[in-house]
Amino acid sequence: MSILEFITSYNLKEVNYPAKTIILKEGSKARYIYFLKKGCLRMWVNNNGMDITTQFFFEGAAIASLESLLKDEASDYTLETIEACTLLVMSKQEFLSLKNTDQAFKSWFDEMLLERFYYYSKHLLGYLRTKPHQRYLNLLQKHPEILQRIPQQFIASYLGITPVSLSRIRTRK
Amino acid sequence: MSILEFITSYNLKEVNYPAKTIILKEGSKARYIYFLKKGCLRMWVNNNGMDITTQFFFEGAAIASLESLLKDEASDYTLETIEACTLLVMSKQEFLSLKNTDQAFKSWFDEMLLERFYYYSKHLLGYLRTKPHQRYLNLLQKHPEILQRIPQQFIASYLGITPVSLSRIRTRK
DNA sequence: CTGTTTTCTTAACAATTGTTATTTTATCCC
DNA sequence: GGGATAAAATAACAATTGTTAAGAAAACAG
Repeated sequence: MSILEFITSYNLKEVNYPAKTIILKEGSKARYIYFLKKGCLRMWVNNNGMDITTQFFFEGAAIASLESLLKDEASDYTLETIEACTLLVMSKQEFLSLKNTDQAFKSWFDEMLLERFYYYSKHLLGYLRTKPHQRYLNLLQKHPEILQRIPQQFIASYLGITPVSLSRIRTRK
Repeated sequence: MSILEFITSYNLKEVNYPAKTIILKEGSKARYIYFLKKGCLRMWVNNNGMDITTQFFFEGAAIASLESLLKDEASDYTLETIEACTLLVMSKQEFLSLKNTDQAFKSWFDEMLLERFYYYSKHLLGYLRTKPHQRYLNLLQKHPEILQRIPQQFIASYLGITPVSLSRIRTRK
């Protein structure tokens, strides 16, 4: 069962945001966890005025700054829509309460955390193992949908390079 | 309470390994989780014959290829002692059983997984945010003990560069 | 549809890292 | 301690990426 079907039973409020809407700003604390029905978002950090995208989210994803939500710390990350999005919203209180009382929800969350852990671990490995050019080719092979759907500047920082360098790599391919 | 005190109550077997002992080999499945009493280890992956160190473990750490332990998959990583080590050994069965039945152990594990998640997330951010030279300076500032205790070749791959480049960076500092 | 703004491409040059090989230094083992 | 082995430093050159700037293409708004 997908998280979207699963989460239906919790009767969450649905919201719509246009493209380029910031739903969580770096430096503030997470008050919600979101479930993405339609659209896509990115998570990014500021780095000397330039932003660096660390993750993309597509339909079916659970979206939150987990550190901020779980540790009640200011988020290192900003969450921003790329396309217009339809989201289901769950408050932090409800989230924490469900995590403590609802066994099914707790299991879902543990699994989700583990999956994110794998994701980060693999993503990190990609940086250590391969050079930018190869990382681009790997992304092209494994997630061509990302390259189709996401503006190049975001992909560049996600790959750890500048937009100029990505453009060069693409022609060199 | 540290994990080492906590784990005492489980009466685990203690083992000693000399330096450069492989306790889990890439491609095989994890059968144990270890708790490090003394010494240090590294986790690494093979990359075209060169190894890349992804993590260091010091006294008090829980050591396992979590993906392999939890998903019963072949490990992507090798675990190898750097110094001579004293370890407490817990079998996979015991680990899984405790995780299901022992609330204190389950809580400890959830917390540990979360900490590792943060660790990976921060480590990845370091790659995206900074260049090799700066990563070296950051490591020097935040974890000077690593630079004192760990051979340079391992630190180089941990920083995502070659030993030659690290040597250059160090003199340039 | 058209003008504006943003994104992407291209180019030239600088800076950094990778590669290979050699030398120096440190470590290990008998 | 001394010879063997491994690790680190150094040097020269190649390859890649970063930086800056300018122009082309695409997206957006009225």
